[in-house]
Amino acid sequence: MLLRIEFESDIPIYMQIKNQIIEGIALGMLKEGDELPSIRQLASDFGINLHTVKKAYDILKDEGFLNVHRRKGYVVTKNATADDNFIESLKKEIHPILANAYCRGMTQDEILRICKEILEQFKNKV
Amino acid sequence: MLLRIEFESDIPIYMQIKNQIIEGIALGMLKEGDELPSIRQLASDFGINLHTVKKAYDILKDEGFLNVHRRKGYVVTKNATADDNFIESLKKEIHPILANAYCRGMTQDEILRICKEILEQFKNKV
Amino acid sequence: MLLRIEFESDIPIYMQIKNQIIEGIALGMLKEGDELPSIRQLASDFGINLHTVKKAYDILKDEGFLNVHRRKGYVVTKNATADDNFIESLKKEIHPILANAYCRGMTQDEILRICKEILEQFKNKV
Amino acid sequence: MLLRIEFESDIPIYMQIKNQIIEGIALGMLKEGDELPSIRQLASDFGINLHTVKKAYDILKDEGFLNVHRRKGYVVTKNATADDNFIESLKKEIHPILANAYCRGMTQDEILRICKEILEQFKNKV
DNA sequence: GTGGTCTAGACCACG
DNA sequence: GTGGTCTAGACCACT
Repeated sequence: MLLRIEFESDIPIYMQIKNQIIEGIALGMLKEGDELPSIRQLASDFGINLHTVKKAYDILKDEGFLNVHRRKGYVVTKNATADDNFIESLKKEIHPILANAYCRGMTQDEILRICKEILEQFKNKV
Repeated sequence: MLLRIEFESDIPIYMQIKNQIIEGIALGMLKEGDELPSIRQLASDFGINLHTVKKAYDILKDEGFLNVHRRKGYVVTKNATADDNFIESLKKEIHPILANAYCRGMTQDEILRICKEILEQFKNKV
Repeated sequence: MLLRIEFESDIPIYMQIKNQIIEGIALGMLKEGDELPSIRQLASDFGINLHTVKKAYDILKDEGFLNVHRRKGYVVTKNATADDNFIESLKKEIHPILANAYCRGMTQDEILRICKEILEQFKNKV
Repeated sequence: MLLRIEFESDIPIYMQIKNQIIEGIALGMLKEGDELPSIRQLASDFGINLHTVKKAYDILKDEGFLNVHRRKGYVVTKNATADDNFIESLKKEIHPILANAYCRGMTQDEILRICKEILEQFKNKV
């Protein structure tokens, strides 16, 4: 799987890594059990610091997307669940985004179509 | 309209204000032409810094949700549009969020239902 | 509240800080709403690095013992709960410790008495 | 007796081996005089390093749970005692664990019941 | 080789 | 002033 880091983005690097790995899982490019590049490897590949990579990996571990295998390093797992807390935070997170789109004149259908398009990419991939 | 600020959220206060005003417009609680509380007023109501409120208002002005009226202060307007740039950024913003939900085992329908629920609140309100 | 760091201990410094703050809460020395010393303050007080302190604070935040207030910094909260996951990890954690004590000839009563002594210190303090 | 190694645990493998052997003694599955599998044997059974197994065995020997017999290899013994040093370290070890449980709202009785449940498994087994 | 911990020091965002 | 992010580089534990 290929990561792409935008250094000029206002999204922190560790967050870009985190997001892209989750997207990689959603798109089926990363399967349960897959080993990720080592912290140092990824850091040197992108010319970033190993702590930055570690932060991304650790968050993913906390959230249940990764495990640390004592020999293999970080490995894709699937412990993350959509519990009530998550659903709540999900709503809270997309609420302002959808409100913004709606205020700009997009219709409910247009917005839902975009969501659906994105979700279709994930279908049967996880 | 009533604002609610969470000082212990990881979302900056100016962003909370910005989001809630947009949500207020989406929900029909703020109509075109409505005057917002003055920067001083809002800042003192919540015990926050003037700069914080001004930053929120200025962003909303830049995005076309507010206008500055010489006497009335900040006034709700509706110049914000969903141009290609916005659509692009919208997709980029929700992509990782939807991926996360999908990876946690939510189905396409479940996710879309949540989006729809939110959007229904806005219906016929703008 | 006073922290004591043992630099020669094989327990990582961030873990010592984490443990002592939890103990401080258990002993009633830290109450909900109390503000902790700032990361930089604590780091300089003990001559340790601010990242070390931050790591301790961040773990406590993740576990629900602290919140970050945008003006006050890290603040004691009480969101940590003893859910099934915690109970499970608790059992897994003390199992080998109790087994060790038992193998060394301590009786059930002796071991339980020590546990009780410790717990009595916490009574009516949280 | 059967060992179970979790490669994705944050507990080092040598520590898992050490703990499980002590637990085996506490549970009566390992009696004084029993011979443990050879280092080579155990290492190859689990696909782990010889050093890892040896480290676990050596610690157990240092603590008085094992003896090295010239022909039989590592043999269970019962020289480990609960001296003051041990009691002290025991208290220090469980103190933060019990504090954590208490802070999460568990009562003294609930916590003691869990300890007792564990200890009951060991009863009349050593 | 892997990750885990810690340091020293920088710049930025926020309020 | 607060915390958040990132860097560069060190040493250690584990396997």
